[in-house]
Amino acid sequence: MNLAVDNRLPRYQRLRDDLAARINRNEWRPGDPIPSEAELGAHYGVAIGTVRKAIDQLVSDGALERQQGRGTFVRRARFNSSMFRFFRFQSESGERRVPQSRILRRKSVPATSAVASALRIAVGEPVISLSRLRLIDDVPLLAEEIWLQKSRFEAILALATSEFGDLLYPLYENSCGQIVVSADEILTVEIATEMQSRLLRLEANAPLIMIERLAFDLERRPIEWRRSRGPADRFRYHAEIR
Amino acid sequence: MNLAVDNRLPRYQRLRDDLAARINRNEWRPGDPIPSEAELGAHYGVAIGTVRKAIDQLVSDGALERQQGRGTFVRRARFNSSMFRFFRFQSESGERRVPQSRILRRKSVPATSAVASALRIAVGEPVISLSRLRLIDDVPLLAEEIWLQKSRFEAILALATSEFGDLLYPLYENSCGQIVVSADEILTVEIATEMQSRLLRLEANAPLIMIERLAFDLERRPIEWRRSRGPADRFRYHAEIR
DNA sequence: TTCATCTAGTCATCTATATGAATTTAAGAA
DNA sequence: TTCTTAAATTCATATAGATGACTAGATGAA
Repeated sequence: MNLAVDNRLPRYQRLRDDLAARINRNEWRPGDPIPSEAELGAHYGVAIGTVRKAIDQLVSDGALERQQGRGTFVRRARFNSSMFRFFRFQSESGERRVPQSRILRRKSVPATSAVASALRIAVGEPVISLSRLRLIDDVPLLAEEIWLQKSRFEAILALATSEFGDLLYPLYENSCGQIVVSADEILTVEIATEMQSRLLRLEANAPLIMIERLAFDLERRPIEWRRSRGPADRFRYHAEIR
Repeated sequence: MNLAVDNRLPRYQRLRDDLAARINRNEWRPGDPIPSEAELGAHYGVAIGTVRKAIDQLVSDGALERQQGRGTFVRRARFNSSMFRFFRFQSESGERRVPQSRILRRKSVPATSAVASALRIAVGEPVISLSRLRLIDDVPLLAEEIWLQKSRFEAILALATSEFGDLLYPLYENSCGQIVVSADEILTVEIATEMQSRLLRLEANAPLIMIERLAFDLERRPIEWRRSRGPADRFRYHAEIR
């Protein structure tokens, strides 16, 4: 097996990219072990140290996880505390609870120019548009609009929206094999439109926080674009800068 | 030279911690090269691969930077785009400019319980309290309250506040040898008090964004606590989640 | 002086190997 | 069967050394 692509890049980089592509291509399912370091080394014709360096990167990208003595596994969607990795909108008291999730609308539409430019596809390409309301103790917390490339997320059109569950990223992994590993968010404040204030049960012209998120797979291609809006007075957002 | 501390930890970890402590202790100034990998290996009695693994961590922590062919250097405060690493409050148009900075007040006070608990020191310990206004084109953008451990930041009491410049972290590095490498931020929305609205030239009861930041050194000890408030309608915050 | 070349020092990449730690599997004993 | 033990497998740590790329400084030629 050879690692072509770009011979100017070091081997561990090309190997990392090749493994990333194989994971994205669902050659192994989440939870499955990838071949052992020795096997990969033999297969690609590189030393184990080089394999480890490539795997190191994918581990720190969150795509793989190692277990000493067992093997290296494709990360599976976790339902423990780390599921909040991407949920930074905390409840008023500061503790983090899984908000309920209610899908209001799901449809397949052609990409508008804004959606196309965010997802880096052509205008008019088919995308899946979701509208979702997230609540804690039945009080609306966030109104979300979500856009997905149809070609990658075809599978969620077949599911009943009632079976989506409260978190989308595990659904993306389990049903569509799409792993979100990083995201960019931009936060701004706006004034609620009449429709928004009705949906979130606010008085007219209440200030809203708008969170615009672009989520990437491990090849850093954008796979989801979303806009979440919530009442500013209940807003509490935590970020770590490094 | 030996690496005691905790023999259960791997050598590259103990080496990383020892180097981190030496950097924090200002054994080398920002911009200075640390000894070469070969020298460090000989000095600590470990292989170069182990030295590189320790340095790798400090580089990804932002404490060191490598330059192939030249050496490995203690990171110095940069005045290029990366100075925005910790300045996430963008101007209205989205481009990032260095805001002017005006120190309104500087005094040495005993730590209140809130300050002490944030900085993890005892109540009543002496801290330096700064009050600062940041402006773009002479329009107030942020009002900041900042608390620093006095023992670490003694040096900035000797400086004229007019010589602080527009950014504090370079000042911390150059005058006090304190390097900020990571931070936690919590964002909330509040209503401006009368004093705040006067300071920021807003109408009464205008919504404010409050950014509470705890900044850490490379041994992950808190060294600065600050609260920044700015008009919500000019707010634009960018975060990367990984 | 100016420019090109050489050389030594440094980090970057890569290989090869050895030992330890954690886990799984299989064989064997009760 | 059930439990214990041993072996095999896998990742984790560490060493040693080779080659390449880049930099800075010295040398020498024009």
